[in-house]
Amino acid sequence: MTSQGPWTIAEMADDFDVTHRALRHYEHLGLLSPDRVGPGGNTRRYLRRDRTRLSLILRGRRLGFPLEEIGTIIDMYDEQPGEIGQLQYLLSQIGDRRGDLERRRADIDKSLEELADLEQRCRDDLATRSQP
Amino acid sequence: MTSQGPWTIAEMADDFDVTHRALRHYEHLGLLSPDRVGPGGNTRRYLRRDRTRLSLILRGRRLGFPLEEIGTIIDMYDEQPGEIGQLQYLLSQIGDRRGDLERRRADIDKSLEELADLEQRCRDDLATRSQP
DNA sequence: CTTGACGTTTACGTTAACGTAAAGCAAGAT
DNA sequence: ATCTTGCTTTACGTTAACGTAAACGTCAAG
Repeated sequence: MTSQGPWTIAEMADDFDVTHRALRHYEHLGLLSPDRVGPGGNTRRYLRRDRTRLSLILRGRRLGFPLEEIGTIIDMYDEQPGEIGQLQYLLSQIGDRRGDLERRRADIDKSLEELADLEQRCRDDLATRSQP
Repeated sequence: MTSQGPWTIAEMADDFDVTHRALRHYEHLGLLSPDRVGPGGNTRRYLRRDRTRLSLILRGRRLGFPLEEIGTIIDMYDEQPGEIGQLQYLLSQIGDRRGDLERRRADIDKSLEELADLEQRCRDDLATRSQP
């Protein structure tokens, strides 16, 4: 194992390439909740679960999801089993999310196709231009 | 054919489910450029190419790209062949874009996998709960 | 003991992508 | 002739996701 933690805010910022400000912001929105240590208990200490969550946050951000939505999504993952109703609700949420992601992937695939077309035209154009 | 246009701003807004404001905003950013008609030439008239561009804009937006970046992307599509240097630059841009899109798709696929896992756990949980 | 390095909170500033009036022109309907 | 509908511009307001500055605590090192 590389390191089992805990980690300071600086180490987190370094490892994940985000700013301190961003980490505090995510915490402010309830996406992270590192515990506190030191005198006055005002120094953040990040544990493994915080790192797991941060990975999910950043991936969600890369995909363009709003942070609030990211919050509800990753909360699905470490939710207590709860009642049956809750489980079924969770399943429906999962369905929604999958729908969204699949639509996005379709968009991406279409974009990639079009890029391939464009690239082909460029290469053809270059060829015609080299041997006229 | 359904309709060959031209279209008014209201029809555009209707067909693509965006607001007038958004259409004007995209135009302000140079993403659209409908021509003008009427007395004073102040009434927008949208043609087919505007619709093509708008589709691309909206898809880019769904994927979370900033509008400005969307502009440079869709400008790649109807660029004049230009010099060889331009063509090579365009090809490199295409490479960049493809890289970005492929990273995104990887993120999406990972998310979908995790959702599948979560769903499986939910279903198992439901089963255990029904026949204890 | 004071200087840095690192942490904290509070709070105003910034950018993107529009929303939302406000105020006005033009043309068909009543 | 006015009313409604649809279009226009101008301009201030809003939300998200932080940036950035101010002002302060704390601990190890010089």
